[in-house]
Order: sequence, then structure tokens, then C-alpha cells
Amino acid sequence: MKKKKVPSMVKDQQLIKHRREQMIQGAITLFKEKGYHRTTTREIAKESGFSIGTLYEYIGSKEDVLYLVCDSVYEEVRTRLDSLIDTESVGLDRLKLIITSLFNVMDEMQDEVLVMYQEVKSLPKEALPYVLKKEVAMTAIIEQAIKDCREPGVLTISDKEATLMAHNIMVKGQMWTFRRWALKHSFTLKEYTDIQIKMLLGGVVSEQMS
Amino acid sequence: MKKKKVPSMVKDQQLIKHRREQMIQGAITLFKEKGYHRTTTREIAKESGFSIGTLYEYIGSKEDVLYLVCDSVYEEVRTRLDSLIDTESVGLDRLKLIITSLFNVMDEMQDEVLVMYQEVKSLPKEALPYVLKKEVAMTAIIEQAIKDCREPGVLTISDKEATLMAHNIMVKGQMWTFRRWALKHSFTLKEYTDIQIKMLLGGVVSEQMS
Amino acid sequence: MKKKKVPSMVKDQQLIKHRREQMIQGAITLFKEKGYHRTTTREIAKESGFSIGTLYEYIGSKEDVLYLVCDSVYEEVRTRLDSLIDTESVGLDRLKLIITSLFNVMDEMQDEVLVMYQEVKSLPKEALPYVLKKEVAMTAIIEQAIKDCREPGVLTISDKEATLMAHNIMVKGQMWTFRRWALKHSFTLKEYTDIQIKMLLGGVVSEQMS
Amino acid sequence: MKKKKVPSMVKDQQLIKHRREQMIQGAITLFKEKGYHRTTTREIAKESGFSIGTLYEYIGSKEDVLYLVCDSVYEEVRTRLDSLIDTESVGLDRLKLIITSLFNVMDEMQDEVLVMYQEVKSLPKEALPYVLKKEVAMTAIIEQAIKDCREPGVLTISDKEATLMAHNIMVKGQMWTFRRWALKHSFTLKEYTDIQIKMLLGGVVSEQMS
DNA sequence: CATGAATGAGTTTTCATTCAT
DNA sequence: GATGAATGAAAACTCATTCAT
Repeated sequence: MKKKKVPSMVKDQQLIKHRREQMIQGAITLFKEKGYHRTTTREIAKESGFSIGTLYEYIGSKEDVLYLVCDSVYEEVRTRLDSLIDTESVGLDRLKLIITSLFNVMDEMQDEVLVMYQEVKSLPKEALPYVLKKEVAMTAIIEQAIKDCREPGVLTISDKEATLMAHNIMVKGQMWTFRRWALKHSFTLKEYTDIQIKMLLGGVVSEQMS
Repeated sequence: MKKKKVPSMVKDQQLIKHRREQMIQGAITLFKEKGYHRTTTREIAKESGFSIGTLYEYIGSKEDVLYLVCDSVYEEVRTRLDSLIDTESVGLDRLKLIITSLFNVMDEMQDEVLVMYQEVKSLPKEALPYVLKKEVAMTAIIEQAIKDCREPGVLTISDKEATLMAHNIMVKGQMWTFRRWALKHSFTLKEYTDIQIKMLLGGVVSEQMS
Repeated sequence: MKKKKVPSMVKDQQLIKHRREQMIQGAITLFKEKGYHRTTTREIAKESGFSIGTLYEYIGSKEDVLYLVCDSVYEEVRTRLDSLIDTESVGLDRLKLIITSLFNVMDEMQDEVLVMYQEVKSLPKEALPYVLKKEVAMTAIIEQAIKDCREPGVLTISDKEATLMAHNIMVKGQMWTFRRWALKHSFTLKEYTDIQIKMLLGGVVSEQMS
Repeated sequence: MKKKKVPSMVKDQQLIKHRREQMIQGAITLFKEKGYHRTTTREIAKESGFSIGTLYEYIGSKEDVLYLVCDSVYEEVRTRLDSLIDTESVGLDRLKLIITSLFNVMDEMQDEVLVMYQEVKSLPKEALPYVLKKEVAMTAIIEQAIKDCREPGVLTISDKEATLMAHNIMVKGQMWTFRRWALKHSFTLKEYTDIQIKMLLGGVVSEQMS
């Protein structure tokens, strides 16, 4: 389950990194517009600023491009998220910070994230687990943050509930991208975030608690 | 925004219906396995039990198959859901029934639903709005059921919150299919349903309300 | 080199004749619009007023339709021409009458004639000679009429010249159909006929003969 | 009404020219044999000496091949004709030279010309006018040459007559190709030319002039 | 006789990938 | 390393023809 190795004919690691970044940007632009399958390798090469021959100096197959894109998007989401939540806050505050940060990142990267979630299923069988692992890792962070809030009178929640809540939060983040067609008419990001947090952490409903 | 007309060279309406049902079943089976783009029209024809020539007697293009599949899945979800929630129950009971029913239907039809949500984006531009309309309609039903629960001491919720909660419920239904790879390890459908309802309708968290 | 036999599954000769007439009319209409190759047998059947199955009760293959069309057009041209030139006139008057009649028939049947000349080359190898025979026969009539004008002081013309003049007249007739795009801007049928006759039979140029 | 642009994926203009020449030769050979519609793109590629994939690097669609063929044949006819008539001759001599040259070119290029005249009608709507323009241009040259002969006692002819005579000459040129099946039995090219010139420019008929 | 659904070989076109320069 | 022309397998779609009803 380690990072998939994308083959390249080129030795210079610096160059590989540079070219692949160009490639990923070009590919995202195109995938956004027409999806992975309707985008040709020729188009990716052109959009990336080099020739089809060069493209294949840095990848082994078209699927590698998709893998690089998915990997890159996850990495970027992760990096941005980490930088936002790297604070001293603890407990509920930290959990709220994580949620807010997640939604913010999803909003900033909505096109990239949408592309990624819509196309992961086209990844080759061997690459999927590696990508899913990142999803699992992020979910685990949230789950931990939830569990760290558990305290009588603050958050009473079972392990299973914590797990599911973590999944829910992840999905609410993604949902902001894939259900945008409906949500954007009714909510700003701030409204969306506030209401979701309120619903997640209580306050909406009250009768059962008495 | 009306039902898209899929052209057919065959006159017998009964036969059209029958053949298209075969076709939809065949297509779902294949889309499940390899996705829409990796499935060829020949494969669809073969899986459906007829020749490629016959396939094209009942559709105008490959995209029509996708449209028929999406339309059919929505219709089926809707029919099943309607039959499950067509009861006398009202208020919170009715809302819980709707949620439970939705999740049950999603569970029963997980493959079909997954296929549909993953491939809608490949629908031709003109067909998408029609399909989204169905999603909107289902969300609206849930939203109404939520609003019908509003009562001091039972459910205090603003219009916006109700709208978002409806979306959340729809997404939690879909999530049971597209996040199955993670959820199935931790939850049975019953557990999933119970916890989600509990989280949606309160009881998990309590301190803030005081 | 006899009339090609077009096979039919039907016995009733009367019916065969009737159906084929429908078929020929339908086919000409379509060939006019889109040419033989771009017209499908299904379209021919529909335009003719019956089903594709019925079409094949009266022909053996699509090429037979083309043959029937070509044959029919020639027959019609011939019939009309014969009826127009069946008079007592002789000599130059008769020749002029033939030319005028030919051009008139070509004008009346321009679409049919154009279709025929454009598509004969698609006839199956065996059918072509039979159709060409009709062309030869018509040319021969003209050639004879030319020769019948030969008389010192009236028309002095060698055999070879007479032959070529006959071909020229045939082609001038066809030309009125296939070069219509250019001629219709400059000439009415009457003008066209008058000038062509004048040019064919002298009067345009004169000085060299003295 | 300008030269239609045929799209190519290849950049090297030299190479495009070369490949298209191969393609045109291959296509003419095949169209000659079986016509445009019965010739497949695969056959064209093979006959041209490259693969089907390569063929489509140099054209956008099968119709483009037809356009290239028609364009090329006209260009070639025009070039050859121009080189033959580029002399000092004037008046009747020049007209006779043009006619003789036209017939010679038609004879040399009979297959190509025949193919072109039989298939122009299959050109896409937008391409036809451009090709017809070339036909018009050639006719105009002849018309001018005719008018340049006008002189009392040499050639007395009205404008309309000159126009029609020009069309006649063009058609007599084409006729040598499309009526070859009949003419070749009776005439050599020289005979054909001599008699046609005699008939066009007088001497065959005489009675009216007295 | 008439019908029209079924067939599948054949057609155009695309596009990932290779490799000589 | 970079280029882009060449390749051909594979895909969508067509349509003449058949044959059971």
C-alpha cells in the first residue's frame, strides 16, 4: 500500500517534479471541463506546454496522469488543512476549527476536489487503495479530534458514533463540492459551515434530551 | 425540462419497454464493473441478450443508454421509497420513517445508485437538468417532512436549517453507497440508520442546549 | 444484352408493376435529394408507402431499385420523345423537331434525367450495357435523321460527322440538366434550343465556306 | 468562396503536401475503379502507402479526400491547359489552340476528369461552390477567346451565342471522357478534335447562308 | 402478401502509445 | 531530453438483408 511508482524515462528528479507539476495543472484544467475519459493525452500534453512525446517521458500511461492528479489533490488538501489546524486549540474548539478548515479548503479547491472524487473510480485497481488510505487518514484525524472532546457534560458519544461522525464530517466537506449546484443557491460558505457545525454539535434539536 | 425522448426505430411500444428494460439491466451490470466509458455498446448489447444492431433499434446513441439507466434508477428509488413511506404516520415518526426507508432503498439498490451517482456527469448537457429535477423533488419531500415536525419542545429549526438537513439526509443516503468501502467494516445498515437518526434528531450532544 | 430480370417473390404481375412504379417514384424523389448511396432502403420503402419487408418482395437488392429507376427514366424519355416526333415532317424540319423535342423532354424531366446520369455508374456491371443500349438507340435515331437531311445545298456532311453530330445533340440535351446551375442564369429553354439549333445547323459562322 | 481548409494534425507543411499527393493518387486509382462511395478510407490509406491512422493525420473526414481529389484534378487540368495555350497566337488560331489543348488535356487525364465529374455531387455543400468556381473560370477564358475572334467576315456571333459556345466547348471536352465508351469506337482524338472544331467554327452546313 | 424486428458485417473515426530523428 | 509523425486496435454507429409472424 505504498506510494505507487510512476515510471519515467528521465533521470533528473528535479525535472521530473517540475514537468509533473505542469502536467497535473494542465490535466486538472481539462478534467474539470470534460472529465478524464473525454480528455486525450494529446490535449494534456498541449495544455501542459509540451509535446505528446515528452508527456510519455514522464509517465507510463494515461492512468498515471489521473493517479498523479488524485495524489496531488489529496496532498494539497492535506497540506492546506494541516497548516490551518496547526494551532494550540484543543477540545471542542479544535474540532470546530478542523471542520471549518476542512470546509474552507474544500471551497478553495472545489474544482480539483470535485474532479478527484468523480474520477478516482477510474484509477487502476492497484492505485485505488493508496488513494483511499489518504481519505482514511484524514477521517482518522477527525475521529481523534472528536474523541478528544469527549467529556461528561460536553460531548457524550460512543466510539461508533465518533467514527460515523468523522465520516459525516468528511462527507459534508465533499458535499460542498459535489452538491454545489443545489447548495450555492441557498448558502454561503459561512452559513453552510455554521449550520453544519450547529447540527453536528447540537442545538438544533432538544426534546429528547430532557 | 421534460422527459427526454429517446428515439427508437421500433414501433411496438410494449416491445420498446421490454427491450429497454433488458438493456438497462445489462448496462447496470457492466457499468457497475467497469464504468460507463469503459463499457462498449457491443458489450451492452451482448449482456442484454441481443445484437449490436438491435441495440441501436432502441436508442439513438450510447448516451441514451446512460440516460435510460439514470432515469430508471431514479424512478425505481422513487417508487420503492414512496411505497415504504405511504403510511399514516406523521411528525417525527414520519421523518424517521422516511430516513429509514431512504437508507433501506439505498442499501437494496446500492450498486444501481452508485453507478448512477458516478456517471450522471457524463450525461449529455440537455439530459442532466431533467435528472437533477428528480433529486430536487426527493429532497423537497424530506424538507417538508422536517418542517412538519417543527413544534416547540420537539423540533426547533429555521427554514435554512431544514433545507440543509434535507440535503444532509439525502447525502447520508447516498453516502451509504459511495462510502461503503469504509462503512461496511464498522456498521450494519441498522446501526448506521440508528446512529444517523440519533445524530440528526439530537441526543448525541447535549451540553450546549442548556 | 436483354432486359435484366429483377427478381420478385410475388406472382401477380399487375401488382408487381404497380408496386415498382410506387418504388421508382419514391426512389427518384430521394435520389434527387441525396443521391443513391446516401439513400437507405428503409427510406425508399417508406417514401414508396410500404414496409421494408414489402420492398424486398419486389426486388432482390438495392441495386435493383437503381436499375428500375434508370430503366424507367429511359423508357419515359423515349416514350415522350417518340410521341413528340411522331409526325409527317421530314428533312431539316424533322431534325429540328427532334432536337427541340429532346430538349423539351430533358427540361420536363430534368431531375429524373440528372439522377439517372449521375448514378448509372453505380449500376451492377451486368446492368450497365442494357441501359447504354437505350442511349445508343436514341443516338441512332438522331443520326438517321441527320443523314436523312443530307442533300447538296442543304446539308453536306460525312458519315463520321453525322455520327458525332448525333452524339453532340444527345449531350446538349443532357447538358441542359447537368449544367443547369450555369445555364439557367443566361438562357431560357427556348433561347437555349434556338441557339443550339442555329449553331448545329449553321448560320453562326459563314465566311469560311465561300 | 475561398479555398476550403482541410485540417491536419501534422505541422510540417512539406510533409502535408507530400502525403496528400500520395493520398490523392491512391484515391483517384480507387475512385476510378469503384467510385467514391464504394471506396473505404482503409483502402485509401493502404493504396496511399500508409495506415488508416496516418490518413486521418492529414484529413478531417473522408469527404476531405474527395475535395482534395477534385481540387487537385482541376488544378492539374488548369496548369496543363495554361502551359499549352500560353503562346502568341490570337484570334481564330488561338481559339482553335484552346479547344485542341482542352481536348488533349481531357484525353491525357481522362480517368481523373471522369472521376471528378462523377463525384463532385458528393462534395459537402460548402465545398461545391469553390470547385464550380474553377469550372466557371475556365469557361470564361474560352468565352473571351471566342469574343476575341469576333470580326465581320470572320466570326459574327452575339454575346449569348458566345457564352453558350463556350459552355459547349467545355462540355465537348468533358464528353470525350464520359462518353468515351461510345466515341472511342468511332474516333481518334485527332478526328474528334478536327470534326468538333469544324462543326463549331463552320463549314459543315451551308444552305442557310445563301 | 405484408410487416417490421433482428442481425452483424462493414464503415468511419479516434486516440493511447511508440520510436526514429 | 524533446519532438511529433506513424500506428492500428478498438469504438460507435449504419444499413442491406432476412425471416418469423
